[in-house]
Amino acid sequence: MEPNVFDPECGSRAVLDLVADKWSALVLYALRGRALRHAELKRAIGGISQKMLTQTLRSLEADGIVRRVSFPVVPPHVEYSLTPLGASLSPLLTEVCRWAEEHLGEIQESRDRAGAGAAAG
Amino acid sequence: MEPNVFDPECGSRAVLDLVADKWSALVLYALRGRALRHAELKRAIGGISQKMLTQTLRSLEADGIVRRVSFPVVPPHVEYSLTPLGASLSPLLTEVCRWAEEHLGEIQESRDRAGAGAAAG
DNA sequence: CGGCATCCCAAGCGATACTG
DNA sequence: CAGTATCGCTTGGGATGCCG
Repeated sequence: MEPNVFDPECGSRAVLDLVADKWSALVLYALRGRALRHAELKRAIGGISQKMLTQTLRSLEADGIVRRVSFPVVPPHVEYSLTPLGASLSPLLTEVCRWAEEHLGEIQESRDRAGAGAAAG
Repeated sequence: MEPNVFDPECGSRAVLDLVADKWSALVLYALRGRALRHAELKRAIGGISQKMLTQTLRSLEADGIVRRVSFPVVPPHVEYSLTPLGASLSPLLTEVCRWAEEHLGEIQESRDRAGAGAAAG
């Protein structure tokens, strides 16, 4: 019995939901190849709130995709980095982010056409 | 000025949100290489409601990723397929779905450890 | 069969205040 | 700096009913 994302009962669906998260892809994109601190991540990812960043990081951490390292100093110093598992996923999501950047123009044209059609109709 | 998904003002962020949608990846995965009817899609994607399927398809259609072809017959016959743009995105999301299926085991182990740790602590 | 409109509960998420 | 807890608005999304 193979895992199957089309089966809502299959755990892989939950994995997909994780990836489909609004912020996960950006966090993994940002962590590509380097560790970042909480505040650095927040600055890197425009528009994310502190709450959502923490929440996303916790979720990714629980899934073994992100590793959290806390240095016992004052002021607190916490670093986040990709685990090997996360490193295997990151390139895929990076590709998706890149695709979004590359095909932005075509999509905006489509949206304009759709909007114009709706307005005209 | 390059499109940049880290910029919340940049349109590519909206594109990413589209991709990050809970159902989009599954729809694009299901439409790989063939056209499907509304009911076929609904059957293929376990757990999706009629409302969400329509909503997802409309969104993908507006963005030029999915093409909708309606045959004027009774009973109605509507087919959905990938546009060239959609075909360029589909492999990326298929990879993500595959990754979810392949690494399900590792992630469940991580979750169990995290759960056990939380329960023990 | 395909799909839109409505209702309504639940989850998402930002803002804020507080802790170490 | 990093993180938790709470509140309240906003959105998501299922269920249902009606129409071509």
